[in-house]
Amino acid sequence: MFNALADPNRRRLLAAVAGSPATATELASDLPISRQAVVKHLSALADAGLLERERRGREVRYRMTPEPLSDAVGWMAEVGGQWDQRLAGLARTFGPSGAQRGEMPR
Amino acid sequence: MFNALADPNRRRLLAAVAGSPATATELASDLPISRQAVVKHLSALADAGLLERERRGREVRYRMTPEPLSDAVGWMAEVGGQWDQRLAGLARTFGPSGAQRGEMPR
DNA sequence: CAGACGTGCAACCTATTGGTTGCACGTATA
DNA sequence: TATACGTGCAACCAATAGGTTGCACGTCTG
Repeated sequence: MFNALADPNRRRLLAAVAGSPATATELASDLPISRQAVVKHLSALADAGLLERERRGREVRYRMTPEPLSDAVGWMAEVGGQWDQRLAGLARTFGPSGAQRGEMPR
Repeated sequence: MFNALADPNRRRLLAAVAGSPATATELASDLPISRQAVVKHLSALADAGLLERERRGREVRYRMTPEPLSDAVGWMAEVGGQWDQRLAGLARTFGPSGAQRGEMPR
């Protein structure tokens, strides 16, 4: 998951798809890399659960699924909570490891 | 920064240091990798601004500095805000301070 | 039907990464 | 002073990642 966000191009792609769903070919025209590279990146994001493939006719449209981001925020809040006031507050909303509702950490 | 968190060992190290400051040699004894590998990981975390070196006599103690985590949370809130209710709330607390985003939504 | 277009698959190349080992250097301490 | 201990530096290695190109396949459309 963090691995998926580690690459700058991947973050750009995620931000773009977050704006509005798009296909690999479309996204490739906005980046200085080939379509195949974009496909690989999108696959990585999809493997991390951040994207969802949606076939429509002969094209494949990618849509965002932000749940993993919440998990990541939860982890960061847990790790940094005792050092940062704002992060500490988050630990209540975003529980550790995918807790959906207001589970209390610790 | 996300790159620094991409590696599992690095996340474990950060969590450990978050618990209480420690030296590379200490941390290495808790992991199945060599001290040198730990040093490299700690350097990566330090380069990302997540850790701070603190020399004390002949040893070097690492301490956490969680500011970059807030930036990361800010980025995630911005990207996932329109899709996730909880993330949307964060965008107010953790502004786009320093966090660079790919594109503005349409 | 024929062709254009979007996609999937595979091979391949290079740079980076996570890991190791060996050794030199400075700082405590017996 | 002699020695142990924590650290820094460098070389090295195997695996992975990001990227490319080429081609085959399915699906629209004139």
